[in-house]
Amino acid sequence: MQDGNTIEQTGMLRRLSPAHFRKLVGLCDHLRDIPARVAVSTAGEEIGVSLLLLDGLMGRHISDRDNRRRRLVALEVPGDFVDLHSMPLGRLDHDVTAMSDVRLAVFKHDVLKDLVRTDPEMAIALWGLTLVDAAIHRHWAYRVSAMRAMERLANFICEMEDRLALCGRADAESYALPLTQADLGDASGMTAVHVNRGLRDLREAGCCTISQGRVTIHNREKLQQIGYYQPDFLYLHDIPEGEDPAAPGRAIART
Amino acid sequence: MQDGNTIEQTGMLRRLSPAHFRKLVGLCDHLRDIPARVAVSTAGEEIGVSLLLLDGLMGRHISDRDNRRRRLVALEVPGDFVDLHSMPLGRLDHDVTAMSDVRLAVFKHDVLKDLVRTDPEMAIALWGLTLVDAAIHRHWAYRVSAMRAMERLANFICEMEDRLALCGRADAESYALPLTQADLGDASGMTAVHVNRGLRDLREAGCCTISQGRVTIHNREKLQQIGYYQPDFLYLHDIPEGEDPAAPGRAIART
DNA sequence: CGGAGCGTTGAGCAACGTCAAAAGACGTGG
DNA sequence: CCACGTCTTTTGACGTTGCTCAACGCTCCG
Repeated sequence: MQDGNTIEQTGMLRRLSPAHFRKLVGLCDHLRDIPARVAVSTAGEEIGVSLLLLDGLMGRHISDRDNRRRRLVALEVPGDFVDLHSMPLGRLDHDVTAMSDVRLAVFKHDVLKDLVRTDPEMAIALWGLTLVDAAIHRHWAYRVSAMRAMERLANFICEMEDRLALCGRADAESYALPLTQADLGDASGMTAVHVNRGLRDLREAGCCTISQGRVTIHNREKLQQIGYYQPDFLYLHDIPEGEDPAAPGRAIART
Repeated sequence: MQDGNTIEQTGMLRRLSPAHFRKLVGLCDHLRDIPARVAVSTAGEEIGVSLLLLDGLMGRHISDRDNRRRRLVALEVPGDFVDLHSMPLGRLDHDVTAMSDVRLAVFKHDVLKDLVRTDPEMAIALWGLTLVDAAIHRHWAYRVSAMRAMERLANFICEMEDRLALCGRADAESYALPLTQADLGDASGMTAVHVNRGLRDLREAGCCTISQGRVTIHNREKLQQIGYYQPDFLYLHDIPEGEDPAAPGRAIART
């Protein structure tokens, strides 16, 4: 977990201007810690707050009505606004769950609504955050629809590296990814057993290893090639230059 | 094609208040007709206008760098703002193509930006449109990741019926869907050959037929059951009641 | 020490892709 | 009007991918 209680401008939050960021942070109602595997909200229920992820991983799941065939449709990293979209929408079409121990900054919808009503530039900036989110959704739909098992895994590992590096959670050749192989299957549209075989293939190809919740990348070029990885969907060019204080020495790929 | 040049408040546009709708329509720069299969914009290029679809179908495609493995990641129906998200983002991560002959209303980004800067409520309303869009993306990711071929097709057919009915393009048991089986495969993550077999299965199960660009539904309950269809992701409850003038006598399922 | 969750591997099977062929639909030019 | 080429739909045969079921070892934790 992160030290201290300050909210740092990292990850997706770097898309906001420093002034917008400070203004937003000032409106945080409180911080909240949630243990791994706990659901924060459920599809369909009324929601009154939005959550900014400060540390850990959160997931968004869709299931059928019997709670079978549960799938990850999004995975949030620190700096992501997990359910900002619940503010205009009021309720959600998916569940929100802590995938690891997480720390959250809680924002009341009333306060956020006041903010966007009085500060149109801020509204556009926050809107933009949800639009990058949508681009990531499209990427997930494409990945699952157009790629094979090993390719999907490679692509997913590349995506998570870029996004975690952007928020200072990745070093030069490894990063923490506290997910089980069943989680990876939920995210990649395959069974845990087949995830296991896919990861073995990637390992034997000399690309990367996953062990004890940590991804180690041995051959990034080959991994990106196998996963047909092109990070355009992350709109990294829109992020101001400058070292992320939490990520010394790790450059973000800019295609 | 639609008669006349008026822009009617139908489909997703019904989420806007009548006042917001009228204000928006007044800002339309011009109308534009585009023939089937023509690309309107390409991934990565700078975009200066957003397009509101008035009639026909438009698709959003992602491909890999060799233009192979092209997939549909979204399909727009009349009343949808095809690329409203290009206004805050500036460029897109996907192509935009006319799937049929289409009529579009063109809005300049400069004008839209002025609008959202001076009218926060309008900004929130337009933001909301892109959020429903994102919910549909999640649904597509879920469908392709959690369902089998026949189920995906059934689910897709149900989705299109609801969305086309909402904009008055569906009658009681059939609607026009000018897509080839290859298109359906692009949208559902399978080959055209397998689409053909899946449609045959649905036909032989007495659910629906697709012929000459028209879907006819013979047993909606069974179709929805096979496709595990639950239209929550469309947020239909947020749409004001009242007969759509273009859709007399066709009720929208409200779960 | 025992149980639960996770990772790993094997064997067999179902779903889906690939390749190929043929027939129908449709527009174009003669 | 017909002949032609092209695109689409349809079907068969066969190969591959990924799922299912099962078993076993490992680690963690009560």
